[in-house]
Amino acid sequence: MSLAEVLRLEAVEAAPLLLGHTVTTRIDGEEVVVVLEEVEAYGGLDDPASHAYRGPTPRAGIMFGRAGSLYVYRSYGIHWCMNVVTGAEERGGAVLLRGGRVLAGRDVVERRRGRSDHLTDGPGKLTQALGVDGGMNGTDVRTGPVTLSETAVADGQVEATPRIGISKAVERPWRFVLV
DNA sequence: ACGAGGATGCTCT
DNA sequence: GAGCATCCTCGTC
Repeated sequence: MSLAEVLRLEAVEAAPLLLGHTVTTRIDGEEVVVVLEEVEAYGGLDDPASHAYRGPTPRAGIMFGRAGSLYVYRSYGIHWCMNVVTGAEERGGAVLLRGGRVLAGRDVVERRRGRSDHLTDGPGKLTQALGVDGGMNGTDVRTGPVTLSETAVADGQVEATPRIGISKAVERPWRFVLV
């Protein structure tokens, strides 16, 4: 399935299909490529755990925007987390990119992370590794500076588990990992 | 491997 | 003013 087709789906359907796709950034000539291995789906007005639950607020309004938009927000005052908006605009929803494996630019990632282990195994770590911050909020994953591969470059078994770090709708198995 | 605790700033009530 | 879609360090097993 093409990226455009995946982005048209609701977050819960799109999330597992984004696994195996790559995320690429090229910042100041430094390219980093990561294969997605962990994502989570967040819905709209029907998902109490979602930032979009209360409708298009100033922060989460972008979740009701065009599919393919990047939604970057600050987490716990310190970290950045990145999502890809999917589905119909009026529904609201996005896929949180939580983790993956570094395919290219490992030296850049180690420098940005300040360490050589646990480089991209968490949403805050992933954005730091890729050099993503709030300035990229609202950009489109088809034009950059953050781009997704057209198709998956890795495959494997998809497992669904409850989402991490939330306190509402904890029972929904909307976290997807590639094993 | 796992758990506790602190850092930190923004969003929405 | 409460509550976070987190990460790191340091302790214990």
